[in-house]
Amino acid sequence: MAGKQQPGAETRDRLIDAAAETLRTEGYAGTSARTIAKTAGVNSALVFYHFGGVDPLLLAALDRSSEQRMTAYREAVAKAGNLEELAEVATDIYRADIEGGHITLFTELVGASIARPDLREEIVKRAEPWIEFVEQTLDRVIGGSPLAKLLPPRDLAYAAITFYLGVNLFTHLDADRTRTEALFSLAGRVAPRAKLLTLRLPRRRETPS
Amino acid sequence: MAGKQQPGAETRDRLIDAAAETLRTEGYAGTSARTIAKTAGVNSALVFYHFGGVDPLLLAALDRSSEQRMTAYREAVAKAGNLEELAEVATDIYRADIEGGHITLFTELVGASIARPDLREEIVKRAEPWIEFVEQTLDRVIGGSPLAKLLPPRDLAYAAITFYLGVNLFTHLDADRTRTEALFSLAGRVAPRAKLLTLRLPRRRETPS
Amino acid sequence: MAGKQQPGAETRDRLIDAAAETLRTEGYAGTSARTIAKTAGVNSALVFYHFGGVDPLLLAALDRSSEQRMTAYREAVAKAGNLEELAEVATDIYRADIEGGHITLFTELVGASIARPDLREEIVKRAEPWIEFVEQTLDRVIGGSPLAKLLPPRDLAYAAITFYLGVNLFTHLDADRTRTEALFSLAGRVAPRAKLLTLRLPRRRETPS
Amino acid sequence: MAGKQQPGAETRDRLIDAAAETLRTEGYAGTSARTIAKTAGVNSALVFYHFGGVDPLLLAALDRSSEQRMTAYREAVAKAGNLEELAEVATDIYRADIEGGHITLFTELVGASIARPDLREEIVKRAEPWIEFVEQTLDRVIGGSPLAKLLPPRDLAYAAITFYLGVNLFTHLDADRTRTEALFSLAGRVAPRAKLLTLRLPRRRETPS
DNA sequence: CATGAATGAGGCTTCATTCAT
DNA sequence: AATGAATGAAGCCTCATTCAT
Repeated sequence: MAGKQQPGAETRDRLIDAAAETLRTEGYAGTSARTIAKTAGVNSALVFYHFGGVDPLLLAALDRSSEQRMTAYREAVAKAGNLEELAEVATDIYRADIEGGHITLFTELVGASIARPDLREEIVKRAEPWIEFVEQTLDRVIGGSPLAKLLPPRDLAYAAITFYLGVNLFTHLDADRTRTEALFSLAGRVAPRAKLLTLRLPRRRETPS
Repeated sequence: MAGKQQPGAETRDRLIDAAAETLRTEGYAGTSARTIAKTAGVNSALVFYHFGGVDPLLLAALDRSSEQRMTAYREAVAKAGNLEELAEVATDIYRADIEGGHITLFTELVGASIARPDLREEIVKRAEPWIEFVEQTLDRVIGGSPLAKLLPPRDLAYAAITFYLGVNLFTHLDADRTRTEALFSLAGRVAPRAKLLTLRLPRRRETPS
Repeated sequence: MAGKQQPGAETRDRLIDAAAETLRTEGYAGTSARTIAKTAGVNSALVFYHFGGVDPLLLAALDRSSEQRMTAYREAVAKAGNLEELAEVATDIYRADIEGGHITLFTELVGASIARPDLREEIVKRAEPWIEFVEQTLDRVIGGSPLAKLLPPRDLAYAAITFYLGVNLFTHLDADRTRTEALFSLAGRVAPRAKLLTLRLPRRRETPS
Repeated sequence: MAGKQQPGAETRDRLIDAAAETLRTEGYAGTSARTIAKTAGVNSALVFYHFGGVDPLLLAALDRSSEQRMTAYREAVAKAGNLEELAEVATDIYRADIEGGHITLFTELVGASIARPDLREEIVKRAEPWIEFVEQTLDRVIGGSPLAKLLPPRDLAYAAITFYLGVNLFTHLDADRTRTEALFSLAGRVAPRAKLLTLRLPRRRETPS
């Protein structure tokens, strides 16, 4: 059954894996055709032969990572029936993505896309499905509720993505993960209370002394 | 008193300005001693003479930017007496920092610090005062209130910084700023309602059908 | 009769055409197995399979072009009965060869042959028939006349070839062809007067003041 | 008096000399920053540091060669008082330029300029002074004479340049220079008779049988 | 304090060429 | 006959860095 896949596929595979690893550990500035190829154990010209350049290869690595995670996360998220549960699942996802370095792929490419219009365009394209995914999930969980009027799923999706990107950078400043965990814990405490936000606001006292 | 500053100060100045500009527009990967020096209109050897290397110069640029903003923001924030006002001021700050590219200095360096322990250490050191600043401000505004028990100022500071970093990357994915503005608007709607989070939570129905 | 030609013939054809085109538009330095194959729409390994290398393929392209033109020019030239008419036909030929890029094939290969003895040898071999052709034509037109004593057909053939090669390079310096046309016009005015060269030269005055 | 010239000047010198030599012996296709630098015995990065690229260096080499020759030829040509003497001087010049490889610099660059608009522009610019030079010389020697009406100096200048370019390529096809010498000899025989071309042409018989 | 020269390494990319299929 | 994969060399160019002036 397994058999031999078409030739070159393994090389492409190794390059994609090596690209992801290099981007994760060396950052965009430290990621070159040579460093990737060395990690993959292949000739660096193959980066151009198979992918046309370093950036396309990095995008391919991002794509592979995204596909795998999207599949897994769709499943994981399907079990969450309310915002509290969703926050828990999301926290697990964040943690896994940080640990696995998946977010780094994304943030490094976003950071690099400043000066590369081509790259930027591709990154933007690849961010869309994630925004959709988060929005749809939120819509399923809180759609129609009073909370959704205050916190529209689409806007919340923006917030989740923003936070997702930010938390990855934040972990770089947080060697022992203590602070990141504090963040997650905070979110876990707030989520079950979110619906309180929809209550009527008591009249506001003018400029409290 | 002022008189002529010490010799070389103007060159240092120009290099620092050029470094900030280059980092903002070209990203870390596109920032070299040469590109900075070209922008500054000076010889690239001066990057090493005055700063000892590219990274130290970039840190100097970050420092200058940080000092200026810290001063300005301390003042701006002092006027905010409650969370709602603070959210407004913060939104203005975020907007200004995005527009002025100040955050980009930070996020690019954080992104680059992955593979550079020396750089990372310096960045971590420079993030501390900002966390302190945000925490103290929050403590002044909500300290002692019930809200502060649910949302401790230090944790909220982490969240603010995380969001601060994330929103910059997010703007790269948001060419027309529509989504970023939606985010800010969401924050503006939620902030005045934050205290509702402290109310007693109605008993939760078991597994909603 | 016609039927299917031997297999691979079409590929060879396309490669030869593509080689000619590439050499014409990109010059020798810009002509590689890859660029040719891309133009031909075939795999670049076929350059080696069918021709053994780039240079042999280029020679094949030169050969095809030469054959076609030699045939056409033999016919065209047959109609010229005197030097004047021959000059006219030759002008048409030069013009056509410049326009069609045929000369460029030749000059680029001659220029490249400096450093490639193998190529040079082949080019020299391929120049011979043209020199013969020009010489024979001139011999037919002016052979036996007094003019042929002053201007031996073989020497004139050298001059024609020299001019032929030079005019192609000259057109590169002459974007609007104005100067090239001036050259042709000059030739047209001189040719009918060539026989005057055979008249007795009046005694020369010593060192004109 | 001689003293030390400014630093770097010697390196530039060596690079220019090496570029000329490499272009002469290896042709444009075989001329790279590396091959030039190796010949010069310097680091190949200096090609870019000093000249910005290979083509600019080659143009610098052409410029140096042109200057030297222009100076020498102005002097040599000044002694020629009539067309016959001029033809002799020109022949010497052609011979010297072929021997010294000076023309090759030019023809190789012209040949390469097909696919390089920037290079082409520069080459065209550098051809102008030579055309001017030849035209002025011819104007001095035959200007005002009847011959100049038939053979305008400017058109003759075009012809001379064309021939100049062509004869260089022709020598590549003429290993032992026999043919090239035959060409020069032909020119030497015709030049003194050129004025005969201005005589009245005997009436032409209609279609000679 | 500032410059320009210099180097060797390494960036991306294309090259000719071979080989298995 | 034709393809795609693969390699190592070499192409151009920029890098950080040092040094003499």
